[in-house]
Amino acid sequence: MSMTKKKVIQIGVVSELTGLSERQIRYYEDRKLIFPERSKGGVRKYSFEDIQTIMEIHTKLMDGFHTVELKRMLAGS
Amino acid sequence: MSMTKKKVIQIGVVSELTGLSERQIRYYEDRKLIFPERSKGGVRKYSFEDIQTIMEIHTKLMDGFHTVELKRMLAGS
DNA sequence: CGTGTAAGGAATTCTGACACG
DNA sequence: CGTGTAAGGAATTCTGACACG
Repeated sequence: MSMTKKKVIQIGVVSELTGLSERQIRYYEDRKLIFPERSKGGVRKYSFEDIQTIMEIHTKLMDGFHTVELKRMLAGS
Repeated sequence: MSMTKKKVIQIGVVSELTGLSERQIRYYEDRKLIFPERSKGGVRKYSFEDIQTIMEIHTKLMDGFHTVELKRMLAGS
């Protein structure tokens, strides 16, 4: 597996890199737009690809799309 | 900066990926062989390159080298 | 709908030290 | 020298809920 797909980054770092709040990041998961892994203790782990997706999601939301629509859009990638 | 150099991985994940103990990983830092970044709270963050280096260090140690010698060897990479 | 926040608990990490050999 | 471990504290993350609009 390429490094871009390795789920090794915790939410705090993702928040820093994307500039988004942890609340937003967790919400996108709730909406089935991203699928982080979990440590044994339940801590979320994201990949660099996830970070890319998260930023795309945010951009689309700013454009007026809803999460349900984004789910379809992301399905084709 | 390439993703391989982005310091975003915490010690627990590094431990899992390398199979080494956190104690060993912190010790290599103490010996000036690796240089993780820190979060505001003081939590260590490693890059994929750091993980590569850590595994090389461990291999060399198994070969009988000492950390002081490894410091010189790593300097030329 | 998408996001902010306060709340309490749990997982993770940190440092300095003692131990072994 | 390189690594294990127990100790206490601090940083980070988790969930479920209330709020707004």
